Parts: sequence; structure tokens; C-alpha cells
Amino acid sequence: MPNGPNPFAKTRRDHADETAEDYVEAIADIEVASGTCRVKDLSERMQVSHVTVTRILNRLSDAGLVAREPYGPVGLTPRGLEMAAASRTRHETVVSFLERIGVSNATAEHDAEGMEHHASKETLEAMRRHLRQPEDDANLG
Amino acid sequence: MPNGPNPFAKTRRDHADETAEDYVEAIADIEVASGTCRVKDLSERMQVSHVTVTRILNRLSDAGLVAREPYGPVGLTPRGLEMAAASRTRHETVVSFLERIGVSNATAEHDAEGMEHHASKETLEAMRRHLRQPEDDANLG
DNA sequence: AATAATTTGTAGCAATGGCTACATTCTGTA
DNA sequence: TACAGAATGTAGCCATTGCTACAAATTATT
Ligand SMILES: [Mn+2]
Ligand SMILES: [Mn+2]
Ligand SMILES: [Mn+2]
Ligand SMILES: [Mn+2]
Repeated sequence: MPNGPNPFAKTRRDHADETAEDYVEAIADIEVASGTCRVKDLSERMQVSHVTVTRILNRLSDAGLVAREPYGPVGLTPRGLEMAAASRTRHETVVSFLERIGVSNATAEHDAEGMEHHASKETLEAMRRHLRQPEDDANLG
Repeated sequence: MPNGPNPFAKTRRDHADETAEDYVEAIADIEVASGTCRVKDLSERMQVSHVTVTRILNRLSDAGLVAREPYGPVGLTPRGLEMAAASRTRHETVVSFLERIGVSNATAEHDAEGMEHHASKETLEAMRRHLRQPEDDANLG
């Protein structure tokens, strides 16, 4: 029963994990790009107020994903790093797959940001299988 | 700017529409299957309490999507019918597409229930384009 | 060093969607 | 018709994620 008994229940579970996945991924991204990640960086990236970011970071800190002291930079715990890596991999898979079927990069990035959290292992494997295949260029017509 | 400026903002907008889309789709489904739709039917379908269903139906009624009187059956307004039809079409597209790339029907139904709300027009068109192509049966090995 | 600007934190509000417990209404059956 | 059971409604709780307004801390500038 990897999927749970009900599609709607599964979707709700996916949504419950979504914030953590996106935030740790963003933190890792920003650290790579800017050296350190600040609350401000996240509020700009997510397009929400710094208040929302702070509250979410507190929860992720309680959950053992984020390491942080007041007014300090935002870091990831080992578990946060793990989750960030997995999230980034999954994100890239979904974006690449959408592009492969002919979606523009901008739209792929937009749609993947939501779709990624609902793609099960089986679906991700199917996407990767397709990415491994040579480009079809199926409809040249 | 069909996508809005930010992937996370778009995802939040998608989520804001999600409940309405799934409920009107479910109501239409249940009406076809059972003749009428009751609160009970929805609470079983969605796997939530009847209280949650009632509150959501009140909101959808205020929004002009659902027609309803206390203790009566749950119906759709013309606008609700429209949305239900569009949602069902989109749902079917995503399920069929996932199956086409090799995902089992059960998993396709589960993943599509969440993914569908994040698939833009462009992505849906790409999926339908692929569905129109002959089965590749690409990797027979 | 003093001051200004930026950043972060906190208080408190709203909307949404979960829930249990209890009240009411409806329905079917005795 | 009376009653029992099922369905629906209401009250009120919690968690999450948005927000503005204001307070405190930090950083930059003079
Ligand atoms: Mn995302
Ligand atoms: Mn979603
Ligand atoms: Mn659906
Ligand atoms: Mn859905």
C-alpha cells in the first residue's frame, strides 16, 4: 500500500510535506548562490512576508530540519540537507521531464513547483525512464 | 504572463482553487453514479468528516458553484457544472498521460489527484499531444 | 559614536480545512 | 403514529499560512 487507500487523502499528505520540502530546497539553493541564507532571501524567493518565513523556520527548526539562532543566518541540519538533496533531485526530474514533452522552461518551472510534491516514486521512475530515452522528435510534420 | 511572476505564488493560487475543483468534480461524478449527491457521499469520497464537507459546501454555495438547501441533496449551478466538466477533462488527461508513460492505473489516479491542479494549459496541451501519438512501446528490450 | 536604514522578531487578525461533541432533522420501521 | 437510526447542522477546538503594525536588534553611514 505505498499509495494509501484514497487519492484525496494522499494529496493531503503530500501537501503536509510540501512546505518543508520547498523551504529546505530553497535554503540549500540560496546557500550555494550567496554563501549564506537569510530570512530576507527566503521571503523574496517565496514571495511571502518575513513573518511567514520566520514562523515556518521555527517549525522546521523544531522538526530538526533547520538550524538557526535569532538574527542569524538560516542553516540546514544533516536531515535538512538530506531532504534538500532529495527535493532538488525530484524537482529537476519533473522540470526536465516537462521540458522533454515540449513544455517551455518557464512553464516547466512553474508547474513543477506544485506537481513535484505529488509525483510518487513510481511516477518519478517513469519520468526518468523517458528521460533516458533518445529524443523522439516525434512530430516533425 | 499566463504563469504569474513566481512559481511559488502560482502554486499557492493553484491550491486556492483545488478544493472547489475537486468538490464540483466529485458532485458531478456522484450524481451520475447514484442519481443524487448527498453530504454523506462526499464525506466518504473525500475521506473527511461530514462537518468539513458541510462547511466547504457552504462556501462553494456562496461562491455560486453549488446549489443546496438544508438537509437536501447537493447540486451544481451552471457555473459549477462548467467547472466540473473542465475539471473532469483535465483529470482524465493527467491520468491517461501518466498511464501512457508507464504508470499503473492506481498510482496514476493517486498522483493525478494532486498534480492535476498544477498542470497549466501549456502542460495539458503537451500531454494531449503525446496522447494523440501512436504508442511508442519504446523500450521493449 | 551617533544616527539612519535594514533586518528580524512579536502580537494579533483572517481564511482554510481538519477534528469531536452535541443538537436537530429526516427517514424508515415497528 | 411513535420511535430508532441515519444524516445533517452547529459550536467550538486546533494547525497552517497568509497579512499589517509595531518593537527590537543588527548593520551601514555619517
Ligand atoms: Mn514545490
Ligand atoms: Mn498541490
Ligand atoms: Mn480531480
Ligand atoms: Mn484533485
